[in-house]
Amino acid sequence: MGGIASSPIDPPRYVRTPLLRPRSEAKRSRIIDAAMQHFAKHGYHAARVGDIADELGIAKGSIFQHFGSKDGLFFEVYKRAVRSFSKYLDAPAEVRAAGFFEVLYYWLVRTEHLLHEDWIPYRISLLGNYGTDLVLKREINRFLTTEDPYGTVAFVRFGLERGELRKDTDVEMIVSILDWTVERFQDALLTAELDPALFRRQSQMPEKKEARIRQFLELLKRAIGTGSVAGKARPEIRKAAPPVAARKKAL
Amino acid sequence: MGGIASSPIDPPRYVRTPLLRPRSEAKRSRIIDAAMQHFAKHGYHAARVGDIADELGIAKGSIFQHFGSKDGLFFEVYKRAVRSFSKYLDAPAEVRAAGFFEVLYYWLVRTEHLLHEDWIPYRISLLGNYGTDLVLKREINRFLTTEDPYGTVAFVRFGLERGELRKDTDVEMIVSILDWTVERFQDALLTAELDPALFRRQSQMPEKKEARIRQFLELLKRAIGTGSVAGKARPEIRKAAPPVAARKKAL
DNA sequence: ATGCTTTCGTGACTTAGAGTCATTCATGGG
DNA sequence: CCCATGAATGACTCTAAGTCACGAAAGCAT
Repeated sequence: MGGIASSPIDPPRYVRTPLLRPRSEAKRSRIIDAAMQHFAKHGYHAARVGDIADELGIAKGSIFQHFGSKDGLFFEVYKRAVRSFSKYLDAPAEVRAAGFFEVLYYWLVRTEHLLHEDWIPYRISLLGNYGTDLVLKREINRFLTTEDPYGTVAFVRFGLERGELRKDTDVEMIVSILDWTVERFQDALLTAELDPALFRRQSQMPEKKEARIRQFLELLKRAIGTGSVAGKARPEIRKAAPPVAARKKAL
Repeated sequence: MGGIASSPIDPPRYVRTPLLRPRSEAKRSRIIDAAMQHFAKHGYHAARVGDIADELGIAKGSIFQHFGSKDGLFFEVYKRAVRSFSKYLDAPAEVRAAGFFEVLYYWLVRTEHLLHEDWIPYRISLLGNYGTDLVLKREINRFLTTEDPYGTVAFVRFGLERGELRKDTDVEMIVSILDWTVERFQDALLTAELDPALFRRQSQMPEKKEARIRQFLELLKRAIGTGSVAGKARPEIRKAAPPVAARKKAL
């Protein structure tokens, strides 16, 4: 019985201090920004709190005053990073109109562009997901489930309402599967650290990637989709990649 | 362009020293054992190299001599832990005979028992997957793909040969999907840290878990399976859980 | 055995960096 | 103008990883 779960439910760590701070929010914010750069650039361990303070021209103690610990600081950084991402349903209206799987396709094709435009928050989320500590990880998961920053739940409901997702599978199950696979698929698409041999040898071949994305979607469709195509009839998932149009970044 | 991937392919870190050591392997081994206990009990960061040395009655320097760094030590611990797990096809012959999805079912139902019998290596793998550092994580992934310690590739081939898995999807894709989802499903089943709301409120209800496992398998079956039931005809995935028979642990 | 070489073990030492705290400073409300 | 409260400071502590010069032991010849 000992071991795994230290206690059934333990109190939330890293609570964002008493929640009320009039104008020094500004400073907090500056610290978070600087810290995000450092964490992204050097990773969690190699990033030094002292350096962050130096860069801002403030005392190290000040950072600890605001965030309590390095972990606490990172947690705030993580939240900001993740909140800066688009939600599924932020896809353009015409894409949404084309249905659930088109929206998914839309985002998968764009992950790479979005990343290269702005790799810092992505890197932070990677660190939060894999590169810090299990204790922090628990906190992060709590955050992810309560806040649902990618809007997965709403997205799944959208798919259900359109009759594109099967109603005989629990919503939570669909959400989890979607979260897990999309997250890892994107990670594999993007990073050397996590590439599980799926894209290892062919990272230079965009059309191969395209094919992978298509295949991945077909698979997901079988897993959680109904057979039916919703809304305006479409033969199948789409034959060719659309020209990368209007890629404005949300938020 | 800067950032994410520090370099295309960098030299393997944590190489296991020149590969030849006559009899001090014994000591190495003792250290790894002790370290496994400590890492499992306290987590990566809270485990102290000094403590491990103390427990063994040796000098701390000695550990560094053998493993170079704390990371290096952990990597060895991780490898040992993961290698101690059963491979998919280690399931009993009669289960194998019943087919791919029966094997999967077999292991999912048992994860909990296996864990409680012997939670230490499981905890280590959790730490390796989520709780250390991205640099180490990369090394770990290299290991996982080259060594395939769960025998996923062989298992998928097994499913393909039996005609239970679709041949129109790349093998790597199937392997990846399987690895990702099963890993996370198990994690969710077992740990508070990673539970993505799937089992959160109902961890005390075994029959609910059962239902989840069943649902998860149906979903996977649709995703990567052919419709056909291989071998001896079976109506569907199975109506009731078999009594937990012969649960001998492999390796 | 006796040297000679190579590996192993040691523990005192260095170093880095997180976290603390008594004191000083700012600021806004009366 | 003055005091109370919160913010900022930087010198300090402390912990734990990592180093290294030296001594001990273990091969391995002759």
